[in-house]
Amino acid sequence: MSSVLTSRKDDYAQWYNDIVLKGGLADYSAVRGCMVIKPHGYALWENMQHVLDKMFKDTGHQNAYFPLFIPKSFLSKEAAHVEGFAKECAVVTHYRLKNDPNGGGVIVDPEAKLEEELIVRPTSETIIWSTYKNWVQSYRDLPLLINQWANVVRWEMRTRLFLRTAEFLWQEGHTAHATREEAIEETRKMLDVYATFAEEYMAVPVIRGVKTANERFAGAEDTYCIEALMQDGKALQAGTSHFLGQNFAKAFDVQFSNKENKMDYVWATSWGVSTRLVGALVMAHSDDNGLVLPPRLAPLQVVIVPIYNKDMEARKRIDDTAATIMKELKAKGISVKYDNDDNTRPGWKFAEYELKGIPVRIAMGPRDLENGQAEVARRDTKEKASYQLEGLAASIEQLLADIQQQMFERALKFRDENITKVDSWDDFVKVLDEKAGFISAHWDGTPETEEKIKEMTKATIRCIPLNNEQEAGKCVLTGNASSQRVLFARAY
RNA sequence: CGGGGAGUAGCGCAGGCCGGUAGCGCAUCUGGUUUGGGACCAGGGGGUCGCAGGUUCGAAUCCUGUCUCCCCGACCA
Repeated sequence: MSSVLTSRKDDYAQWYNDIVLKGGLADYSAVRGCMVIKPHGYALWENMQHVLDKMFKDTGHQNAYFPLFIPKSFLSKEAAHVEGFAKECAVVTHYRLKNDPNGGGVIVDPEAKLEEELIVRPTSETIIWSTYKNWVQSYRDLPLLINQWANVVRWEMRTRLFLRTAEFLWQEGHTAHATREEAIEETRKMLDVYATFAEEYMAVPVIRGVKTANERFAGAEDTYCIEALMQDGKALQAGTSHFLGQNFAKAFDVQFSNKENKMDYVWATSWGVSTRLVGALVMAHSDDNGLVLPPRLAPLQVVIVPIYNKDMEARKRIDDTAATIMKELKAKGISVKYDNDDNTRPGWKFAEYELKGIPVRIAMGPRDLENGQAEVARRDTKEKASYQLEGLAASIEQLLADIQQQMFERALKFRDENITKVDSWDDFVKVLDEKAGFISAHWDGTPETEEKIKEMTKATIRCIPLNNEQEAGKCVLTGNASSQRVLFARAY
């Protein structure tokens, strides 16, 4: 079979681009740094949305929607927050165009300058907290548990499909609580939601951890994260959950009367995952033949490909059998498509559905039917086997579950094999260059050392794992005392 | 913003040094034969060669300017 993809071994970055483009997930757009999400990619995102949305609602959250535009003055109210986002904000300065009197087409009307410029949201903390001020008076109004599905814009210098684009889709949860403890509990709870989603649906194992000061969200007291490992040994932050303390409450004066009738500032959290998850999914599982999608998120779970010949009666038998199987699969909630398009031949279809990552393919020809069988191929391992038509739907249901499970286990094994304990600087550099993956090493806890390591190796501290084992040791760079190991990696 | 690469048919590319009717593969359309891993035969359609100037009898090709995209880096989810 002629491969349409660059192989991972030859050029990992190019392989990723190829697979996103040729797998039908996205296209480049006319706008620099922005992508068009195509139906297959968007269906994947929709499936993620549905699952996450249910998880958010099951944990008591409601959806709302806040404006795309943020008054410039809002952004400057929380010092650390401005610092973090100022460099990548798109700004709306005018509200009208007009025809160029010199005939150069349409131009910005200089008369139509905005009194106060508007920022296209890079995240919504400021607009949301300015609103929450009006919503919260009493402890009885708390907790306030809101999520929004939205697009945001961050003017990135360098972009990559799904992983980092100027505009991206995400959800952002913003909650307000009466106590510090409750807000921290919320932060951790949502981190667990993300971890569960990543592992049980995306089949991507993640490490839950807390970020160091250097990597913390601008304006947060603590940033929790889930970190995943991609096939090239680079780490990817797949989701974050922030404990914001009272920073935004103070910046936007969000106070409430507590049970003792005293005024207090509320405690805040925010948490988000984005379309970046699609990129994570691709890089965690896919291979040189195309996408490999976990059954629980795949836009299409099963495709049936008929193998026709000249015998029209045999053709009808295949069509009828396929119709029966489809009905049984659909009754089990399994998505299935029958591709009897006569313009492409079976081999072409096989390759195409592999490229698209459809988890299970059923092929049926006259020979199979004579034996009361169908050929079933699984995308993850590319194994093929003959299955009895009798009870096929149940077998497929089981197979989908097995694929989901095995994809996770394979990724977990890879991840665990690529966490390397290192106790010397030489080994640190060597492992980073030769093996990559996560490096578990002692760190003296100072931002300066972390920064130095980043400058020297491009590796950052991805997180301090939760429930981390306490172990006395010496910092891998400075030799200073350390009480625990942290995870380093080069990251996306 | 630095370094590298690239813009020629829907996609992938050749042609350019040495200016002279714009080509190849895939895709597409028509007809036929086919169908168990990206089918075959025959015929057809499709192009302001990124854009703007310039040189020239004549520019995809030479010159100047400009825009865009990709990769690597700085910044970041």
